[in-house]
Amino acid sequence: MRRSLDIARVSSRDVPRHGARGAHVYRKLRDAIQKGELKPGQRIMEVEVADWLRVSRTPVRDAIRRLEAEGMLEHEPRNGLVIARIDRQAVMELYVMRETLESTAAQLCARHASDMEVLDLVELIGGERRLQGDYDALARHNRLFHEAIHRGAHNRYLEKSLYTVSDSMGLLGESQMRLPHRAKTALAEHAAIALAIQRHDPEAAAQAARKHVQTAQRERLKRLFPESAA
Amino acid sequence: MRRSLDIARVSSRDVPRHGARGAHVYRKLRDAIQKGELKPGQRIMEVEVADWLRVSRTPVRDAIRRLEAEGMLEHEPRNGLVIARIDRQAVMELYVMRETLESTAAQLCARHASDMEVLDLVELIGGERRLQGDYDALARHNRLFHEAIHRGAHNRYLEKSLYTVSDSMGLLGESQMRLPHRAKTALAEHAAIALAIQRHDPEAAAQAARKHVQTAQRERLKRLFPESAA
DNA sequence: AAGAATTCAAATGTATACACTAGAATACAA
DNA sequence: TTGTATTCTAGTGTATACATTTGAATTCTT
Repeated sequence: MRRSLDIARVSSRDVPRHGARGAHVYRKLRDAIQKGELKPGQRIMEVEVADWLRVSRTPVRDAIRRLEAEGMLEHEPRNGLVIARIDRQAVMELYVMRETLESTAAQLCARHASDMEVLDLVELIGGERRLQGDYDALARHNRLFHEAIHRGAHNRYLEKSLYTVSDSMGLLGESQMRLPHRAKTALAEHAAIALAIQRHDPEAAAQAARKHVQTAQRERLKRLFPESAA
Repeated sequence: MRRSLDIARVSSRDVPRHGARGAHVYRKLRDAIQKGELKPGQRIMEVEVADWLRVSRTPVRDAIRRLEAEGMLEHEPRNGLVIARIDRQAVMELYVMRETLESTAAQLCARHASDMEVLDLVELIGGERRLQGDYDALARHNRLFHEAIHRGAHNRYLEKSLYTVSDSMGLLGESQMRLPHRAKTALAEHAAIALAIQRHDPEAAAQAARKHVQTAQRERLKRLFPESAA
């Protein structure tokens, strides 16, 4: 069979109205990548996607160009367009970048966040505590928590950079929050970051965020490359 | 006259061969923006650009989508697509981001750069010293120097982020290197960064880069907003 | 059978026609 | 005049036909 995207075809009335198809394709592709329905290295073809979502190639191209610029898709030499692969080296680079950006975000958040934003963060910590055990919800909640910090930094360039880094992290597979022991330590780390922000202590916030990313990286490497004696 | 892009139309044989028109449009638009031929706030229309470069709207759309994702173009509420405007707040955010990324790049460069790469940097400093007085060349050279550091960091995510930040800086107008006193202090700052990298001292390199960006920011603000008592 | 030349077809690049929308301009009413 | 309804139109969104490239399959040659 030629149409090999093994994702259920959308029904005809799911085709969005004029003026929103490009964005629709973009969202659908992003979701499919995040959910792991499309895996790194898998080839993406315009016609296939167009057929899947029942639109023409034009809005598909728009979406693809955007995902390409954001690093989710890339051209492989003799293989065409594929979901970005992340090798070991790239994982290291990604976490270094994340450490820099997340610590900067936490630092700026401690400096600039409004009372409302701080309150929001504190409540998110409470929510996270209540959700312990529900790993699906925790994974979603984790993203909310980090996004709250990114917003609180009040720096649109930083926020955008963090957005694409987060997306690239999604290519690494399931959220680490699904691992019971990781969820527990993450909660403590999150609380430390939130506390430092609440105290408006930029250095402590940056340091806590840096620690958090480093721990996450260690855990991730253990899962991704269990062979190497890390 | 309807076609208002007051840039000389390209001659017909400048139209690139099949398979390179999208990239061609992208480059042309980027250059025009960097050179200041297209100014922040100016509206960009697909047909106009297509007419200017003698291609159809399709490759123009591709290029526009990319520039949009990179932040060089943005949709304004009731005005359509325009060259990104950078207000005072955005300038501050941009320099904060640049400080973070440049210092990280210098730090990583001090840690990871090969002997060849270090040598390259040292020679670039020599070249910069010889170019004192030639402000056109200095502006170009400045970009080369910074790009060498970005490459030397060996982190593709960082490099990409720095690339888009540098482009956004281009929207602020002419390079500061055209100001005699700025060119001179910049040389000293560049030398300090290069020296720290040569000594493989990450902390010193990061600190020197941070200083460099902060000085550049102060000078830039003086030029952009001379009224405010900064 | 191994290799070179040729043909073929799938996929992307490009051009273009048509669809839709929103703002401008016009006509109309009070 | 002022406000409101209507039409018009420039511009973008979308679909589709055609062009070109490239890798794979096929045939031919030795």
